[in-house]
Amino acid sequence: MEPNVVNATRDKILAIALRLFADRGYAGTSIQDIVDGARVTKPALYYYFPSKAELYQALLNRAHDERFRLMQAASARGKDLSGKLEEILNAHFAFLKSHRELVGLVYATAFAARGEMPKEIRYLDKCQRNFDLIRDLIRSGQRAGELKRAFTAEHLARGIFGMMNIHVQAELVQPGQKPSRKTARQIVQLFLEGAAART
Amino acid sequence: MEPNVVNATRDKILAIALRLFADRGYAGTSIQDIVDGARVTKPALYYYFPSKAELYQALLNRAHDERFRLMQAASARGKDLSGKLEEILNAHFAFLKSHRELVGLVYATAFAARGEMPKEIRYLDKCQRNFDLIRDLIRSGQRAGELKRAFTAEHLARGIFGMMNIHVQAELVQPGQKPSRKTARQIVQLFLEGAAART
DNA sequence: CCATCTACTTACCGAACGGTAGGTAGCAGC
DNA sequence: GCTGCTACCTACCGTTCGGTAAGTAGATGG
Repeated sequence: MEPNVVNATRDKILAIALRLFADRGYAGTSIQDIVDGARVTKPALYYYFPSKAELYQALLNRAHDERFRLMQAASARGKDLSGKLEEILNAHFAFLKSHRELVGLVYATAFAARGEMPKEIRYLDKCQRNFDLIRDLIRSGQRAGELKRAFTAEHLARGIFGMMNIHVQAELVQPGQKPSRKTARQIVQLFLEGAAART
Repeated sequence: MEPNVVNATRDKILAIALRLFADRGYAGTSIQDIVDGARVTKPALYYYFPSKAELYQALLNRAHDERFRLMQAASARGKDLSGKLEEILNAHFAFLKSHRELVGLVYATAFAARGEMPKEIRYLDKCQRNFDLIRDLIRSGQRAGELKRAFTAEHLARGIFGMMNIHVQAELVQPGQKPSRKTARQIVQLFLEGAAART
């Protein structure tokens, strides 16, 4: 089977698996659950995916690659540093809104205990890639004299990344307030100007 | 059995369970693993804990309660808002250093898929409690005129909480740079003053 | 028609799981 | 000694798990 060929059964399995993995986690989702939902049999699933782990990895890759693509596109849209940061943050929030299950998968995997996932699951380099994009932006901002050099680029990048993350994580853990473009703007503002009142 | 009475077998089970749950996750740790490690039998474990879920909940409660206690003590140590925030952040980092497994358990649980944990596991109110402590501190800072009122207390609290979290999470996911008091100071500084260079 | 391939199928495997039934050793109190 | 309780034990239960062996329907090409 050509890896680029659209395949209805394969896609159906992926779609069902995404929903179930997002809802029940890796261990809590059985192959039987997935094939029941997809209306196929186990060997049919194993025809397309060598193992449960590879099925999960396929979804995880999709989540990370799509997110990275959106981040790059968002950065290109921004006119200046502030605008780029705002666009990137908003892209994250839009991704959360449109692909909540994929985002949930990413965070559940990142924080899962080491032995909870199969050893072959890979995600760290892709997490790092996202962070690096923001850190490089911060670095260029420091070089251009827009951002303080009293902090390392790593520290500043963690600052804004952490502020974005908390909004995503809060929405995942306790749905209620979906972060928006306004949220992104406020985060960038807080990041750049700080919280202390001016005297 | 009196709940306050020290019990060597119960404590041994808890200690082994903590290590295994932190390393393998809830689903990846079997009761058999735990009893093998603790050198007891399954019915002995069930003598002390009604179920696997209750065993996990006992550890989770310990993590959350200890963390909250440290946050309160830290806040009391701080002289002013800045000092309080720094103490609280540093308390978190110290807790991470001394009780890494408990911290891992907290994050793995928070981000786990909803159906991955037994339905009876409770943690949201205790997570919220930690956040509320910081938000109330921020609120009092706003009232005292130290912090901007252009942002809601919720937003500011998420700001600093998110900055702290990213350091904890980075250390959990990719151990290497343990956050310290210096990290806490830098975060508070960044939070209060912002990242933009002054012109 | 036959051979080959793709995309599935039924039926099954051994291992592992959380939890339980029934029991017992040791101790304390009467 | 007997009774009751605590703190465990051996042996077992039914269910579920990821994955596999063997097979087949349908399509295509020679």
